[in-house]
Amino acid sequence: MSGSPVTRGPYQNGLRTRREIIASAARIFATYGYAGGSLRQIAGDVGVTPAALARHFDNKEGLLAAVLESWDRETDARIPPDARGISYFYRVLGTIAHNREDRGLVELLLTLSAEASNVDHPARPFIQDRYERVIARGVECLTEARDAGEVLRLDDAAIAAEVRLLYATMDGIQLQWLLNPSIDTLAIFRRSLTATVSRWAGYPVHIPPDALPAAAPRE
Amino acid sequence: MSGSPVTRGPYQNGLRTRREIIASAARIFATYGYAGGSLRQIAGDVGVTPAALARHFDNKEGLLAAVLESWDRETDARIPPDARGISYFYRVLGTIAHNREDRGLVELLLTLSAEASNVDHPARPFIQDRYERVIARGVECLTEARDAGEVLRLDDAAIAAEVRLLYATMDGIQLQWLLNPSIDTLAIFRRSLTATVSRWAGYPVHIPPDALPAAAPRE
DNA sequence: GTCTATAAACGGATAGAC
DNA sequence: GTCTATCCGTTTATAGAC
Repeated sequence: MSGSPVTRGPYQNGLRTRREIIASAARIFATYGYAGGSLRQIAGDVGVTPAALARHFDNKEGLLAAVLESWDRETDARIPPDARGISYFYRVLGTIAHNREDRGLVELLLTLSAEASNVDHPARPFIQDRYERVIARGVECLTEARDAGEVLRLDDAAIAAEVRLLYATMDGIQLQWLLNPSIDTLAIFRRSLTATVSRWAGYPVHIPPDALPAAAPRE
Repeated sequence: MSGSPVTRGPYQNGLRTRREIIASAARIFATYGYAGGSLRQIAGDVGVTPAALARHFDNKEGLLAAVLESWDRETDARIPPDARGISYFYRVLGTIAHNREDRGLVELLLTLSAEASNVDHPARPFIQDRYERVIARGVECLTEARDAGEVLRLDDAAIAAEVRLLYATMDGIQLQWLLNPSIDTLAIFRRSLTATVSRWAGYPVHIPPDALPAAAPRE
């Protein structure tokens, strides 16, 4: 009734366990899907009992929400906020390069996206929202590029279509890579990106080498 | 020892039930995935008991194989065998148009493809093989187009990359459509196809209206 | 008499509650 | 950490359809 109850909050070990659970759940969901992955698998992978998962998350759906939230935060953090206009799209190559080193990430995105095509899937609103945000950001940058004269005059509908096509190609080529890891997603997508931006610009463009962030900024 | 045993073979009702089970299984697997869909759901959808499924298929995996085999046969039957060279790629628009009327087909392809990114998935060999066959057919036609002078001189690696990109875009845009049914897959992909073929040809092309088979050949 | 479907039940795994 | 009700894929024994 009176004051809010004072709690000690989670211990550091608790937070670490929570992070481990989320990481493991991402792996399991990526491999077996949300429906196919079980809380027992995840618990066994972390090295705890299923009951421990219940302490950190309300239920399986709550764990999925935590996985999606964590994944979204990580991928957002990798988007350079300084990219504007056309240069934004060059940065997509960095995403492809990064994904090539993190197969689990691609599996999670594509497995959940396909699963979320079911209208009753719990992750559907999140996946839908995420796609719309990604598309909206791309539309924003391409519109900026058009207004700055970087590319030809495309109407708004054309811009939306172009951005959707770009991310469609990116998803599709990564799906092919999951099924056939020998294909070079970066080289193939770079080919597509070069052609696309050239078409937008109206003349052949050359994607600057620094579009790919260096392996590591050696201090 | 002597002759092979004489059996009566399946009745017509049995064959019909078998077809209904496959159709229903395709729906269920498309919606919930192979791992997430249950034989009980399928049986309930058909209106039989789970045991009836066991009479027609060895096990769940056998049912999946039957679904894939049936799906493959149907989609193959829709590919016009007369398409050669560049005209082959115009026919892809017909596939997009058809898929727009059969959401379950797209769900099945994409759900199983994503699920089959797991190396242990029972459908993985089939899905892998199917992709390779589709790509190989495309490579064949684009190579034919190059040798006939329909398009610029692309080397073999470029041809493979181009065909992979085309189908990547097709898959990706249909994935977006599953998550947001308001987008016009046909219009958007047509935009991509026009740009792609124009780039291949080296000059702007116009996709002939008859690339889309008429609604019905009115006799 | 073969084919088809059933009802009932199996061992096992599940999510969630206590 | 254990328990429970539920659902899973699969296997029986059995009744009916062709």
